[in-house]
Amino acid sequence: MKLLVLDGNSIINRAFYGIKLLSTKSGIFTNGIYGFMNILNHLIEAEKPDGVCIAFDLKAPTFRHKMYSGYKQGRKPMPPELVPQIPLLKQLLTLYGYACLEKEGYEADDILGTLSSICEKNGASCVISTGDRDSLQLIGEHTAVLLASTKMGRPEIVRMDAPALYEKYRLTPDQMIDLKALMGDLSDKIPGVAGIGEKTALELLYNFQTLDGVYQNIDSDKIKPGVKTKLAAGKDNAYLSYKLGTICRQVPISDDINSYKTKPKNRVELAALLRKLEFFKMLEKEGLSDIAAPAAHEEETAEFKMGTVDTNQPFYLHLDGFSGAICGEGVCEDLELDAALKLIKTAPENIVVFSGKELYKTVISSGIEPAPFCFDNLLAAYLLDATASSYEMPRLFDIYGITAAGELSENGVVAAKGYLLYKKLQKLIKEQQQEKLLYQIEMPLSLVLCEMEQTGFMVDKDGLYKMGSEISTKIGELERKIYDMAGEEFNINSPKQLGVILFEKLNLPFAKKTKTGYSTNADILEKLKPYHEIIPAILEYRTLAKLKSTYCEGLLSAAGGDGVIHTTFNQTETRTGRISSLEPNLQNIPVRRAEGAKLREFFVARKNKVLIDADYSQIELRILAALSSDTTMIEAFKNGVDIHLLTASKIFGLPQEMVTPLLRTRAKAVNFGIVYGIGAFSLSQDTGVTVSQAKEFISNYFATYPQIERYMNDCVQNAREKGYASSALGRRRYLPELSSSNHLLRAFGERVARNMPIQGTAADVIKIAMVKVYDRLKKENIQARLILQVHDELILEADKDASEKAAQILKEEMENAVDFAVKLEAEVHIGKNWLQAKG
DNA sequence: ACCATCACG
DNA sequence: ACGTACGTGATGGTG
Repeated sequence: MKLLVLDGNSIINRAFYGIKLLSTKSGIFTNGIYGFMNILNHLIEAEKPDGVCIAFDLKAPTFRHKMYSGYKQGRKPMPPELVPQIPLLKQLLTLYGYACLEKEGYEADDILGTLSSICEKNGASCVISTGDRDSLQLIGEHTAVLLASTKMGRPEIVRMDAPALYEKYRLTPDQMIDLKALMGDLSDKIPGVAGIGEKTALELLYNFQTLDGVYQNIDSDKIKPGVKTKLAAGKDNAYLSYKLGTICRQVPISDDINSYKTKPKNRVELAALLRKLEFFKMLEKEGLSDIAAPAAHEEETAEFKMGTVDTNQPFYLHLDGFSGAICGEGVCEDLELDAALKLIKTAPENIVVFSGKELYKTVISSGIEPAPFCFDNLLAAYLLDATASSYEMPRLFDIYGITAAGELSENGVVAAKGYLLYKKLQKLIKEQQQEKLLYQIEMPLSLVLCEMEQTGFMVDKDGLYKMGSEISTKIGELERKIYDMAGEEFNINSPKQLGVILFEKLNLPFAKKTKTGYSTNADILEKLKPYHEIIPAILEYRTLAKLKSTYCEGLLSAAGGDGVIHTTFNQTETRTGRISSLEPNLQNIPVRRAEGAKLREFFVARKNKVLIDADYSQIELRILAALSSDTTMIEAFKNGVDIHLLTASKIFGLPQEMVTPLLRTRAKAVNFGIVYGIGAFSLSQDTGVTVSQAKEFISNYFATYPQIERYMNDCVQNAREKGYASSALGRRRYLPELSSSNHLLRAFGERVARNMPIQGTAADVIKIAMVKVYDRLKKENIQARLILQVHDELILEADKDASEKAAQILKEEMENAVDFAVKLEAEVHIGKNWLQAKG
């Protein structure tokens, strides 16, 4: 028999502070519960107990408060987000069949002590888990303590038994009480002996074993006179602290050890609660996914039967390899791939899919002309909540409360649920006025992205290979130089080893700590440049190592035998509406420095073709000007002035001719900062001025562009009221952070509320442009294809003969994607490779 | 699996 | 007193 005993309050607190604020869309905060369950599941797996007991504190005063009025006085109150999580946690644990225990007048610790005594009496083993060191006194023949913590969302546990305790403190479990009696406990307001800390207290106990022993030998010459005075003065407090610090082992709870055995789960209610909390991974792990229960959304269920589906109405198509099913109103029908392809050919406008981008691949490879589908569940779910961590089908069925009833085939069930999900999402998209986003932007875009992925970007493999080997040679030379200057060989790629060399061996200044050691990033190294010649060598080494491993080698391994790289565009990843690129990421190919930009020479057009590159000029600032209706900035863009120069002259109070390049650079940083949501400290870091100067820049900025200040405040206000920030076209990002009691998290939410509308609108705009460019090229039969998007930049590969026309179309459609109060401008260049085409 | 770092817009 | 700009993805090192 084995009991696992937890201090519920202690562990949920640790979990709460260890994990970012999580909440469901209905606004229930769940991060503490989530972290607690992570730790608990981890423990259960490791310990395999027969019973699990979780002890909780109650608000009511305990016997310790009666003994000492100062006990736990003025302790930090529980954060308001955590308070409502406690009853939910208790409910959840009970449904799991675990025993939740609490007793008026006692603390959770006392319940732990009582349970461990019950185990000791019955010869059962007891494992106590808590974050509180007080419980170490409970260690016994059959009792061990697991000290738990949460590190970045991951549970971490240290096992303490009598030998481990002795190793750490050289004390027995009982002596932990004597230790606390002497040194006190700040957080519980247990006084101890004033002036005696852990070191002295340990020394005393090594000599005299117990509190009584210390006072019986108070005249011993092993006690220094100063300590003796303190002991004499603090005797009453010490004995009071001893009593306060002793865990009570006689709390009136059941002493029948069998009553703590884990009971059968309440499956139905457990499933319902897990759904309410949106703990879908746990739901799956417990095998409860199939149990029907109300979800965050109103439940959607219907009866289906196998039969013939009317394909003149919208119907859901589910394909799983070569077989699948379709489902319409009340009817499901199994079909094979061939039949599905026939439907895609004849009635695409009625087909509802999950990820058109994936299906289009099959469609194209089957030689069918791709055409718009009726609805895409994946893209709709992304628009409805862009912050979800994944959009897997079973999870969406859970979130939207989808169940299907009836005698159905395996594929039929999925198709039926897909159909019901479609009905639900379609309604929500309409309610939220996101129809244009879905039908005219995201869905058509999915075909564009599919073709872009398939077309790919050709690279010059020989060129990449040569660049890689040249870099290798240089890296070898630098390595030798660095070892020489360091006086030893070490792994330069290891920040840990490098930190030791720089800040301990070479004693360089500006040693800054990170969580794991010294910080050695480029910012710090840049400051260290004048202090040691090893620094520039390390910086260069880093640059070259990055170019070699991530780019030369990474791209070579991604290129096929034909030298073409096919990236994957993720259309449902970012919280702002941007697309992302992966395996490989073609959106972060170096450009800012010449050494890196050289890589772009190896991104080439195929034979007899050219690359056409167009990028929006200042798109985010233009959008900011338009959204805020700031007359000064709108006017500036109308007149084609240099916006950073203008900003510099305004915020520094100088005529434009007097603005130096340095001042222009600073003004540019302010413009960027505004877009990101700005803080004076960060701006000062970025521009190398003092915080108060940075503050002045910002206030001058808002004086120059007053409508921008108003707009920014409105953004936050709006997001607070609605619970989400939105782009010009109605793309949403929910911001539960805005109602956090943690001021850092709240401030983060406010910055996002200011940034998302700008970044999100820019994403909307370029997506519209992509669809328009694609349509135009197709309609006018121009031999040119989109191959890459990099947030504000589009790249076409075109036949040489078609290049002028294609370039014109690209520029036109990008500039006219939307009609805002500020004109959008795109700069176009043509070249044989990407570097040339950047102009 | 996480961290620090660094590449891009 | 806190710890400090928005959005991504890939890599090598480390526990």
